[in-house]
Amino acid sequence: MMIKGNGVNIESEPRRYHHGDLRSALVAAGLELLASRAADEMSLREVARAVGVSATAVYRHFPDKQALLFELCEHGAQQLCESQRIAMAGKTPKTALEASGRAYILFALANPGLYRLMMATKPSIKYIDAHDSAMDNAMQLLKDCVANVLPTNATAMEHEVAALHAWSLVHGISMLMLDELVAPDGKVIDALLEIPLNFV
Amino acid sequence: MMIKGNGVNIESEPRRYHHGDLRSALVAAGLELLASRAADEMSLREVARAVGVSATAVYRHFPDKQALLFELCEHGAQQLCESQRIAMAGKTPKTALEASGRAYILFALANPGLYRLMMATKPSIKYIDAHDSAMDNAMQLLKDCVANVLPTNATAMEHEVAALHAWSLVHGISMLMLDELVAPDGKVIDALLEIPLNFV
DNA sequence: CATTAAAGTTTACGGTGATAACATGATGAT
DNA sequence: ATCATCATGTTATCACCGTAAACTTTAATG
Repeated sequence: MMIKGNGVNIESEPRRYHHGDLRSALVAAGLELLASRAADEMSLREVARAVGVSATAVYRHFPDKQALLFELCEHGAQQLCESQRIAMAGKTPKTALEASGRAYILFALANPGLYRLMMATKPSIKYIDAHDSAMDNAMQLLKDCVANVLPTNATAMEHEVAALHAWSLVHGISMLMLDELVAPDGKVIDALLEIPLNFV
Repeated sequence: MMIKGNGVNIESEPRRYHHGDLRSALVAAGLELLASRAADEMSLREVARAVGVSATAVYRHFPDKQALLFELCEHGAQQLCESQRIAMAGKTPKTALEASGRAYILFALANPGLYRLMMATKPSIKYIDAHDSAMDNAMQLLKDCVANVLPTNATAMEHEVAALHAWSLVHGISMLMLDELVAPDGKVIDALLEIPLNFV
């Protein structure tokens, strides 16, 4: 690649007709906007503006708004998955469950718009080709995590209920705190995270 | 009131300039629409159309859309409260807690749009004059319910955590089922409702 | 009755998601 | 090298939304 003119290589050409990688730029801008807005308060035009492109350019890469949002969901699911995996690394089954629960809640609190989009939005967004999506990975991770603390002779129903208990608890408290119905408080979160373990 | 003309008293005058009780008609129409749409998919114009009135007539009774939605929230909170109270009537503390939890979840599943509006919507809607609102009643009901099954020497922190556990559980499972991340299943709900009791 | 205020109406504005028709320029065959 | 093609941009437009302003109708009051 040539260094132009004054040697500064900041890629400051005022505008190029073709963006280069608009698709991922839109996704990045979308994720950024989701940090401050809810998904339904974020307009496509706003995303396009953030990237410096016309409003309808988005439609060259996504059939509609939901398609872009779905893409953001997948990114979120991957992030969530990774956070949990990191938190669990090298822990015993019990402490791993607690750690992944904490990571789950902290992810939700740190990414309000994204988490709400992933979890608390009409299913139209979620179940377009939802198999092989990263969402399923996150759920499988939870189930495995829970399975590891159950006795080996536990029934399938017991597995199901235990997993659902854990998920309901972390999802419930996350949503209550995101919606400001409950004040975020680390101590309370810790106390809640111990409950599934006591019960098992 | 006079019976007119043919004796049919159906109030079928084609149109009157003044509606008579537009405010409550709007609330009723809003509640009805919430049965099939989410709150942000329900437009003010749609509500006005349902009542047969011009779009801007709404603004004679509510300063903006959120104000109408807030009114709907209050109706929902009252209904929820009443459902729980009925379910608890004449039960022992333990069975009362379980019954009110079941009533809570069933209310959520039966009123998706309304429940989501009440609980899973940005706080702007909820905390306008939220004291003396019916929402607080519902929460207090839960806390009392939980307090009744705790040992008398339980600390304030234990009360808080136990109440939050119960709320997180029923809210979490309600939302997961509303968002179709978990299939509604009475057996599973029953199993989950026993957990707070086992723990206590 | 005449006046006034409450409760409706029409009109209008800026913002939105989406479609259609047009413009540009990167790519590959000649 | 030139040129056609076509993906990737653009502008123009539509219907709908929330909301504000100005006008109209009707009920209520002195």
